[in-house]
Amino acid sequence: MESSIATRVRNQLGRLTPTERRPALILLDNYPVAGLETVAQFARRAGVSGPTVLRLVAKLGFESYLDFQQALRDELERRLQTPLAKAPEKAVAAGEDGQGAGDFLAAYGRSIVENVERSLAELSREEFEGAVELLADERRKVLLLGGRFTASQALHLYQHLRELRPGVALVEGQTATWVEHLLDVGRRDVLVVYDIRRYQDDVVRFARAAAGLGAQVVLITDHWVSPLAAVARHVFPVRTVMPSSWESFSAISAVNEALIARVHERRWGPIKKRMERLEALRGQLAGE
Amino acid sequence: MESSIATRVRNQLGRLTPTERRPALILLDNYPVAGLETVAQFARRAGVSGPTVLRLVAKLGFESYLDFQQALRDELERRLQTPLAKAPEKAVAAGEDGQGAGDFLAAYGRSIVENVERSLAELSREEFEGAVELLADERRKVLLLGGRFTASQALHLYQHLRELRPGVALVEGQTATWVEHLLDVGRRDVLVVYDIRRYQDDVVRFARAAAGLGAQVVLITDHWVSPLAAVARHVFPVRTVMPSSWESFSAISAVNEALIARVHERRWGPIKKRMERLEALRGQLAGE
DNA sequence: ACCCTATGGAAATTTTTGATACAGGAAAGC
DNA sequence: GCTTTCCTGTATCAAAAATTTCCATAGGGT
Repeated sequence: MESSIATRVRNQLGRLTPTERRPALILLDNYPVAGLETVAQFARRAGVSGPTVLRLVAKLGFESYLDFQQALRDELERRLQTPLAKAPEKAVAAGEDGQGAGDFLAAYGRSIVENVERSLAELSREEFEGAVELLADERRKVLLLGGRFTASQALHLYQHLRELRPGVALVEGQTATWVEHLLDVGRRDVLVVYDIRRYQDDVVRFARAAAGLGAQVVLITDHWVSPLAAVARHVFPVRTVMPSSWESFSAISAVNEALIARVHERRWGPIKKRMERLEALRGQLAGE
Repeated sequence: MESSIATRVRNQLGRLTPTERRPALILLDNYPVAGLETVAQFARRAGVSGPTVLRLVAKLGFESYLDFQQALRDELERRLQTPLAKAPEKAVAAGEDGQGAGDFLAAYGRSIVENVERSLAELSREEFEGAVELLADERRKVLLLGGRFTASQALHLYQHLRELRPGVALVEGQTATWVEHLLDVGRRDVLVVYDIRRYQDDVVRFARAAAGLGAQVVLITDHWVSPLAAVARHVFPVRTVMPSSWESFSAISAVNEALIARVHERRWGPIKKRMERLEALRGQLAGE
């Protein structure tokens, strides 16, 4: 229940005056360093006066600015000590950074970030734009399909894409029911399929069948590349390998979002109208 | 440019007097928090007098104690901004070369990466380990719930967690059916809920109800923080803001995977057995 | 044994910094 | 349209902190 000071700030955000909110947001943006500076520095950074900063910390429930800073330091100290690898000599031996070695989150995060960076960097711009072109074209229906672990990725893209355009369908549920989706697939239509090792039989078969019907297949796969690459129009190999025995799909998530954002950007006009209508309809439904 | 103040201290360690070495080591042990306190606090912590601390700081090459603190803050800020990236200047350089500002993928990727980095860096180690503790405990049932856009995140965690342990359930489908999940919720059980702005009424109500029944709530939210924070045991504020008008959930994805990987690591023995059984069963099913 | 030097802390001094009172001004209410 | 209330910055003051000065002491060398 002990909430961090950042959380306390966020919870109070509503009760603050507009001017007080400025330093509050600055603090959250540069957490917690901004709060460790002097009042004057902090105030200048936020473009407000000293007393405003002091009123802010008072509203946050601190006796004084010094109390506030002490609380920030205490929190920072607790956060920076690594509770898992309680091996201080390792950190000292690793040495170069003072601490952080042996920090699971930091190490794991570095791997994820590297995967995302490399995946996006290695991604062909032509393939990307090509796929966006397909997804942005409202005359084409779009089918989405994922495997055992990647169903959530398909769902992710589906949740966003269906707000941006009509004619988006998610292939889900029992494998036996999938075939119904093939009924109306034509050569203009698009199938986005997620297939990572171990490449799933039913997914592969479905995608092959769709391709056989003329559908444009966009394949998102790991960098060993699914056999589906043979029938795919656009292939996105992303990095999933981690130092642990587990794989990471954050890079897939990043590719998804890049696609969404780009479609959004490319068709800003119609999409804006569509989203306004969505808002209106939503209001109608809720307003009952 | 000197790499880090910590290394500067280590290099000077030999040239210090015995008494000066005490605060120096204290600083390295509680880096950099000790140095952000007042001279008096720092001195007391190290069991020396104020002037000794000042002489130490002078020997490290700083004009004054305030200079020293400013340098520490600058370093901390830089570090928290790109805590994991090896080469922050690379990103800047990449932004200006060749494909330049027109490279949508590069710019977008940089934003995602920054979100992921900062989210993981700002994440409290205590909260993280606490949540892992809950999720790794097989005696506790785990419920997962996401909102309109975060359902895929809940699904993502669900897909992996159910391989690692029994007693995991995903709250999905029509809102009216959710209530059935509350039937068997007790005070040992855990609810992982994803709630980002605009915080969804039905999700908030469900989580409140679960908390009312004594469930431990783990909340994953954006950095404006869902009102559910009030009833949550562990809160993870994640950065979702992008330069575009669209938000990114890649950081949520990263947090998910960090949780999964850590549970995996913590309970490696039983999980390994469980996954072997899963393989065997899968073979049986497929083998007809 | 004596002196000399290096070292560290107590106290005094100065600087910086946080806190407060007050006034101008905008927004809200009557 | 006037009053009232609520914000917010300026100017000022008090407190706290950094810095300096100076002296005590310990250890080593002659």
